[in-house]
Amino acid sequence: MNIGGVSKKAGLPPKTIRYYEDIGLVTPLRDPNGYRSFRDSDMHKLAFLGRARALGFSIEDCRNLLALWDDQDRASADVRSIAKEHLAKIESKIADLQDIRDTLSNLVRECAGDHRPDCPILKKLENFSN
Amino acid sequence: MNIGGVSKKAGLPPKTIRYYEDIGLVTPLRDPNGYRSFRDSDMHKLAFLGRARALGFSIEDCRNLLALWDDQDRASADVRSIAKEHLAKIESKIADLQDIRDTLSNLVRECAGDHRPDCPILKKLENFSN
DNA sequence: CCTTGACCTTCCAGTCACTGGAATGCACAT
DNA sequence: ATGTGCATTCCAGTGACTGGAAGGTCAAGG
Repeated sequence: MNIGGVSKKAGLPPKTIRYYEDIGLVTPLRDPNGYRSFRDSDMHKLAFLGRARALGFSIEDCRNLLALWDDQDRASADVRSIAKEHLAKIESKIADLQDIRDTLSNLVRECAGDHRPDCPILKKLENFSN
Repeated sequence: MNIGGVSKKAGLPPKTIRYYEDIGLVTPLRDPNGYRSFRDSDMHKLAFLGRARALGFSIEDCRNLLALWDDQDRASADVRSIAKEHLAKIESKIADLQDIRDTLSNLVRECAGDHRPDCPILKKLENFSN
């Protein structure tokens, strides 16, 4: 299958797929005309990548996950530890964003939003102490 | 004041401050020896930038906020609308991350994490449908 | 006067994960 | 022969820094 078909099936833009080849995540064959020729296994990998990326795994995480995926003897614990680490990062990111949201929504609530030049948001940003 | 002092006071690395000058967010004076010489107003701007960035405002947001800050005739509503827009982005990001976290923590929970090669996380990534 | 060490300067390159665009080639229908 | 729609490569840009090299400046100590 050509890159266009794979792109549609895997839901990834052709550019992204070429990039994944560049960095060695997939290694499709080549037709005599130079076109990339994707096997089913390439398709599978790309679909896997799309899902893992959608879950926010980094490219390096994905590289490790793919290696484990290919490895028949892997321990389930290896995968679990990557996922758990990632989960921890996500939870701390959520907490950070919630803090930011709270601060910001306080600022917005205190702001009249009228035509007066006096703006509490700028005031707070001026000497906000964390 | 030299860049080192400003760096400590504003809590921003010197590199970042130079970068902010590069992109025109601050324009410190220069001493005869070529060193940057920061006025109080520069310090203020940098501290403002540090706080706004910590709240996740983009550099372009910051540029607009600084312009409004400098503008005595600004309407409070202008600032409020930037902040509200930003708030909306943050809330949708939080929601996205919460979805991801839920999916991921399901995967982790279902995973035995033992020595068996059979791993439900990889299984799900293999044919996960959103 | 010389050296040491802590500052400061500029410039170039790298990060991450793509994305856009140009120039070119291939496949197939009209 | 031409048009359309694929495909290819390569170069450059994104955002917001960050790292490092090569060199200039300054105050203190010997």
